[in-house]
Amino acid sequence: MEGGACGGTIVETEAYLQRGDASCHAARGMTLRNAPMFGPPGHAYVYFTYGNHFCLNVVCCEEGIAEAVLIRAIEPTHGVEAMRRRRGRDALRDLCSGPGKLCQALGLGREHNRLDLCGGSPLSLRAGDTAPRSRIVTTTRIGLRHAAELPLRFYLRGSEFISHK
DNA sequence: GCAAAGATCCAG
DNA sequence: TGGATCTTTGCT
Repeated sequence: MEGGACGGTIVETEAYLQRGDASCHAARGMTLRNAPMFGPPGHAYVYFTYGNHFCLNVVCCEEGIAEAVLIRAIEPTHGVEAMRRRRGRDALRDLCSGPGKLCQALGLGREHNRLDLCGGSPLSLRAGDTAPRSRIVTTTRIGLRHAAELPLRFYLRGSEFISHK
C-alpha cells in the first residue's frame, strides 16, 4: 500500500482446495470465472457473489493448481476514515469483519481481479508480524453447503475483528 | 434460453 | 430468520 492507502492485518482466512473440496470454485475444472485460480500464485482472485458482494482470494499454488486462500477479515490499521466512508459504518469492528465487508471497505472490485499482490499493484500483501501457532484457531468454514466439515478456516484467537467466533 | 445456487450482509 | 440482488453455471 502506498501513502494514503488503507489496509490492515489479516486475522481470518479460509482455504479452498482443488481436490476433495466440493466448495472450491475450481472443483469441477476451469471456468471463465475461476480462471485466475489456475494462474500464477501471489495473484488476486476477486469474484462477485450474492448480487452485492465481492470476495478477495490469494492464489497459492503454481500455475495449473487451483488453490486459494479467502481473506475473510482484517484488523483495520490504515485509512480507517476512508473505510468508514465506504462502509457507512462507524464501529471499527464492522469495517472488515467479513469477506464482503472488507472488499467494500478497501474499495475492491472486478478491476482488482488477477492483480499481482507481491508489489507494483494498487493492492498488495505485506509481510508483517507472524502470529504464534498457539494463537491460530482451526475450525470449519462458514456459509458452505458442500464440504462444510473440512477444517479449513483459520483465525487469530481473541481477535475482535473476525467475522464469527 | 432458463432456472437455480451462491465462499454475504443487513434489517426486522 | 429471511429477503435483497445479480452473476455464473449447468441443464431442460
